[in-house]
Amino acid sequence: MENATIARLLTETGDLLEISGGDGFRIRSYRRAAEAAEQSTAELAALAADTARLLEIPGIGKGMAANIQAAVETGSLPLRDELLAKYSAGILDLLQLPGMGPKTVALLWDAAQIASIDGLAAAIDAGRLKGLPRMGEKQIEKLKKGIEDFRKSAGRFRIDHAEAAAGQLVAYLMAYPGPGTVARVTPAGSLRRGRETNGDLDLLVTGTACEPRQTVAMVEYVAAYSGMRDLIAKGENKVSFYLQNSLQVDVRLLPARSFGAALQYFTGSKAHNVALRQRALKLGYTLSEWSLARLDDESVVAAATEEEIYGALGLSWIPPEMRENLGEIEAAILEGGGRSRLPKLIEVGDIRGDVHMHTHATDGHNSIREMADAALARGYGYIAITDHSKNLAMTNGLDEARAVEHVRQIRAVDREMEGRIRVFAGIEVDILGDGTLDLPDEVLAEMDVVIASVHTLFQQPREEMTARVLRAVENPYVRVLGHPTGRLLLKREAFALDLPSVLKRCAELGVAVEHNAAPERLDLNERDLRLAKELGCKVVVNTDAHDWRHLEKMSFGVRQLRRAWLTAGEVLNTLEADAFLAALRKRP
DNA sequence: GCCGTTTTCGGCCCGACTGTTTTCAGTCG
Repeated sequence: MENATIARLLTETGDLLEISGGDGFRIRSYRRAAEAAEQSTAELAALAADTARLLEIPGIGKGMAANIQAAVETGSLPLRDELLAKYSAGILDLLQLPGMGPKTVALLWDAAQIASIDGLAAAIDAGRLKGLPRMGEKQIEKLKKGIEDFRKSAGRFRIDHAEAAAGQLVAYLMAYPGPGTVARVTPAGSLRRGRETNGDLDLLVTGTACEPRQTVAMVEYVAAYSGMRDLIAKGENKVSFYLQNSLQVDVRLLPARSFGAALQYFTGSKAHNVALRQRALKLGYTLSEWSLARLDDESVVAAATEEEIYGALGLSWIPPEMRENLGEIEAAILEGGGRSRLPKLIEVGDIRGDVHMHTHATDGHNSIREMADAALARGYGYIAITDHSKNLAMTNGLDEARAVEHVRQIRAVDREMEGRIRVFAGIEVDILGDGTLDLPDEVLAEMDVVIASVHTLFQQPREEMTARVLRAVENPYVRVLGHPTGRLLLKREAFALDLPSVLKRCAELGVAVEHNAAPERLDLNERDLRLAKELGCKVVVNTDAHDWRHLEKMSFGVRQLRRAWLTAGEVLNTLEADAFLAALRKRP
């Protein structure tokens, strides 16, 4: 059992406890234990037998150790099962609706036995919510909208969740003991294209175990995967199933000679494939998931690799992130000298620094030094420490005095690192409701990197929000606009904002716009990134790490930049430290 | 339910907003 699964069980128990009106501090200890499980570098399932080792983890006491042991042994927690039996499994979904907390869920249950999204929708339609305490017209409208959004996002999974599931499956498939061998397992579909969310997972497998009429044993092996919840279908060369979290997976077994054609076909997108097949027809070929073949005599022209297929169609190989039929096929046409107009997309290896991260001074988990060491280990030349400002009380945000003291500490760590990595002093300053900033200019003047972000009052009308953000970026010390639209994937829509006007102004002022690489944000989204590129905005890509382990999430952000066709030259933090600072400060 | 003790009980992060009130409960970050 994964640490993440244990964490989910603990969190759900905490939520259920809260709905049932349990003690607040007891609830918090479930959440703390969940966080500890999530953050732990040790595999808890392997540790479970050793109670003493579990007790060493802060936040894990006798009760939580027993819970973890029960989770590993039975797949659930007794208290969770007991509470779920009292309500229903769907009750946890209700908490996902905005404005819906445990008290309201409890109210809906007590007053109307509502225990699922569907039940709530039915109750609203039947007018059964009218007259309940705190259920005015506005509240009911808000719930309706929430249900609509929930249903829209149902069945989608964030890229980091899909990738984690794919990683486990790839490891399992690569460990196939025979008969025959597995040479390669490749995720295809929207995950390979780097889309921010995925509806399902396509895994392509090849090797001698996947040759025609050899697949029986391999199919059985796939069908025995322990992370499976329900088997959907089991054929000669395809197994489909649902994982525990309801993510649908298709595993396809393919002979090596047609692997490239299959990879191309199952990577999509549909629109890209349609356009590619049209091009094939025009050139006298037909393209299928099995091969690129001549129309006249059906002889195979290319099939084993994608490069051969694109090449035979007079195209250079197209990076999967670009395959959306947004002009990439035209740009890939090979001209004289075997070159095409495809841009050379940015890669993770181009990133030289990460300039948005938090430490335990506010809501991060690590010290300045620990973040610097982790960034150094990634090969970065610099980072900026950008903790929250005081308006975010819950994060213990920095006031004037603490911010200045924090700068002093950051400078001290910078000296300690002796040039192996530069540690810039920064702040993620809150943009207040009226567009003023949460700290005075004298304090901001101490910083190398000032990121301004909206964290409150998401409901402001569009004009007000636009004026607010425009006012903030006018501040001469602000050099980066942080997560510009405030969205949380599958959870919260972007706030209302005239983004084109904001981006235009940022370009004029030389204020960089952030692409926040945290996979729950990926903000700006790919379409807005294309707009930022068109408008000539400076772009920085940051992880917003709250833990040194989050620094690796840079890859999720870089994939969105690639989907927007950005090159290394268009992203500021591909520059070395001094050049980065100079470019950040430069005004047009 | 965890933790740290002045060792077995008391403390554990909080400020602002919203929609519903008619003085505040619930949610959010």
